[in-house]
Amino acid sequence: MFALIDCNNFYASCERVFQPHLNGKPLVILSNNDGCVIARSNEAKSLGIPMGAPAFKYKEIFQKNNVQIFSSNFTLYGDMSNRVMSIIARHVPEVEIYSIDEAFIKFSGFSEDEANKKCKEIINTVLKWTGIPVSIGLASTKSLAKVANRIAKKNSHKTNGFYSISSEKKRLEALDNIFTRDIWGIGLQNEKKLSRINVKTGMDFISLPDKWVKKNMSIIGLKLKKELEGNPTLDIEEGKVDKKSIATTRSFESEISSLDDLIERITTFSVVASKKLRRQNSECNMICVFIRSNPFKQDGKKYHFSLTGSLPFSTNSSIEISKFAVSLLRKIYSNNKLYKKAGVILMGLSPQSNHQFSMFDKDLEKQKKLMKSIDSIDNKYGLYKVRLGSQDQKRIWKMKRQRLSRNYTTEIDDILIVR
DNA sequence: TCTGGGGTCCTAGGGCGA
DNA sequence: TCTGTCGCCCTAGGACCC
Repeated sequence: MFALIDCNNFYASCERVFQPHLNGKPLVILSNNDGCVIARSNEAKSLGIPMGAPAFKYKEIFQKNNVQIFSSNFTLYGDMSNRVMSIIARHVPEVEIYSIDEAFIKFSGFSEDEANKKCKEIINTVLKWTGIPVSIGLASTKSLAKVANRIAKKNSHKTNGFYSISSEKKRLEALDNIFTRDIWGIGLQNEKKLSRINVKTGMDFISLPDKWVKKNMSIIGLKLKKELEGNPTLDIEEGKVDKKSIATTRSFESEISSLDDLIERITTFSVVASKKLRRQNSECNMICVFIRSNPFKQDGKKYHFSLTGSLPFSTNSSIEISKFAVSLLRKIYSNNKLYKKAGVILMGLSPQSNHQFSMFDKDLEKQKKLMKSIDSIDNKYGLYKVRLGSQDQKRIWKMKRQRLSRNYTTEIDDILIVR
């Protein structure tokens, strides 16, 4: 049996833990640069504010309904997430942390009653110890646990946040009552495909021939169908897995067109990505650089240039990586164009400990020592104190975050004082 | 004026060596 | 030496997730 634990409106709940007067009020969290709505309280959802809504387009609705607006505070959410996950891990041995607010549990060797009891215990303990409400769905496969979780959450007044698809009757009933778009793994494109052949619900989907599903939705679609039929094809993935790619991408405050400006950004993105790479003790041997226009602009042509190149050696040196990234940028750059977003993606990652020596390794030891020194200076005096020559020395790396809450759990000066 | 960022997995198609 | 075929690897792009 698998369970999916999901924190209810996680980011909104984190803000409410420390500002309980916000309970019952509509509340939204905005993305980096205060661009889009990325989380909503139930009250905000019922005002019709959709996920991903551009904040500037909903300004009036926010004002009219006194919607509380927050910039995303990932330091706070990350810390709260760690607390929730560690409570879950105290209760059950097999846990997969799926995202910042979700975890799968596998109940091996538990009776149904024991699993039910454990789930309810987790709901109560997480709420009591962290203030975060969670919902749990229990079923025979991960995909069905997702469906069960949705039922638990949608009908919380009846379910108290817990629902188990414990019989064949319940499974069929659940699939009959879920639209394809709401099933984990069916996105917009697959929904369109399914809709064209009049497949609207989970039940319609599992009635399709395997052959059709495989052909039109790949092996992933077929695995999903098996899961919804009650046959597990996905297992728990425990433990911290090293990332297979590391990306640093950003939209710019305004469009830029000069090569020099882009070189500065790409260098900075390379430095940030390299640091993430060193943090997981990895190296990379492939780099992808992209630059693109503003996709929302009505007039003008839209373009997206990208290039992936292989390094002749593996490295995690900010200097080598940024140099190579800039050489890729020079190849794709075209002048007289306006760019709104760019990024650097590091691929071909391998553990630093397995470094393959190559005749192209340049000053390996020297680079290693230099990166170590840069990292320790940054650790001591603050992130990105040391900059490469091609980075703008005056530019302060800052996002627009006008409505940021305090770091209640990680900054000593931000801790709440109870008088 | 203002529309996020960071991941994973799969497939098709081309290059290339056996 | 030339040609056809097969399978592997790589890459780009698309789909999905949070």
